Amino acid sequence: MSDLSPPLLDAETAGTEVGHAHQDELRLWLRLLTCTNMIEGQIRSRLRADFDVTLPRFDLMAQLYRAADGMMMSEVSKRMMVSSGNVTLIVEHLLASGDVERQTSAHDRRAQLIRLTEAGRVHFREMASAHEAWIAGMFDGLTQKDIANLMKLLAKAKASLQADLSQHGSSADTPVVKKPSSRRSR
Amino acid sequence: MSDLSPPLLDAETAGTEVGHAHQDELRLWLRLLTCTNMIEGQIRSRLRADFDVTLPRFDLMAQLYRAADGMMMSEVSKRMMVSSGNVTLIVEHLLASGDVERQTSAHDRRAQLIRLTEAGRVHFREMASAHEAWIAGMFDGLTQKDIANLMKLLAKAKASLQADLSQHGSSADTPVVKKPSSRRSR
DNA sequence: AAAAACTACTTTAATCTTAAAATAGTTTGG
DNA sequence: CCAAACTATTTTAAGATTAAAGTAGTTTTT
Repeated sequence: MSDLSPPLLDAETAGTEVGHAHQDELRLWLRLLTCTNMIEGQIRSRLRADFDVTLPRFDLMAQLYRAADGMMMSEVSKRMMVSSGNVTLIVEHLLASGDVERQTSAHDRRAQLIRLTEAGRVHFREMASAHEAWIAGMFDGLTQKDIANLMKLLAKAKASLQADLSQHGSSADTPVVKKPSSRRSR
Repeated sequence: MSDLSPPLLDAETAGTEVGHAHQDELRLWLRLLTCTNMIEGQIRSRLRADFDVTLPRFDLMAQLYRAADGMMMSEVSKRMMVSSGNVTLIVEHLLASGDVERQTSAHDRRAQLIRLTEAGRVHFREMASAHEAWIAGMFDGLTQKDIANLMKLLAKAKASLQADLSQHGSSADTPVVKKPSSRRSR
């Protein structure tokens, strides 16, 4: 076991004020972060506990599940927004577990087509179904109206973020979302 | 440069329906994730670009900033909810950059007290100030009322999550938040 | 005061991620 | 057709994170 046994303390207990101008925005960000981390952490550990699978592998399987004819490595890399080197590694694990199969493209001998095996499809459906139930359970305390409101406000926030992002750095091919791996889907 | 140049595609464009029962919750989760990832990615890359500092180091400095008298390694570990092994490594980098100093506790020769150097305090203040401005900019498209509503709904979501969490796994010392490193603060 | 339990920290190993360099195959301009 | 440029992927190296094991010092129990 690790020596890590954190208290229920969460981000918002913190808050080092250096300036006071934009406290609310800061607090909002921290709360957003807390919620996301709680959910992501749960999904991650339940996937591991119940299915012995990592989140990146689940995400990749989700991508393939929707593409019955399979996908090129590069396509997967683009969709998951992770490097191709990373895709290579994840695919290797999934090949080993028999969830994925790989074949060289007929047209382009550089390109590799990967797709879920039949076992992989079955396996993914089980996981996806559990995953959906977990999330429903986590949001059980919200009404449908709460959920709708949250969706609306987060859409607005996202628009605001995109507006801000487009002003900054993104000069050319800068990865705009940056560390967006854990994309889940489903 | 990396070979990664992701399109503006984001999580919500995805969505592999395996069941249809709890679509809304799933979509809410994906949107939450997208927003968090966008913000976190921006903070991460701006910290690196503008101050040549990683997020964990910034987080650790934030913890120390609030503790004028310094803190034990274990205390930092608990607060950041990362393993002590991880803290050791991060502190080593901050020692090298001169932002942090370390001394053995007088009472307990196993324990190490770490604290920001004067240079570290100055350095942190600059970063924290920029950080606050970045976040304010990102939420610029929201009204104060939007922010207040979001805070309220997210508080409710958090409560729902905590209720769900307490039912699950957390039998004993299971890290309840699980992958809670990036805690930011300020 | 010695054994057992506990606490603080470090070390090691495994996984994941990114970046950069290397390799292999394809397309294009002259 | 051939060299140069481009594209797709793999490989390699470095950093971060987690878990687990190890080390050292302290407290508690008998």
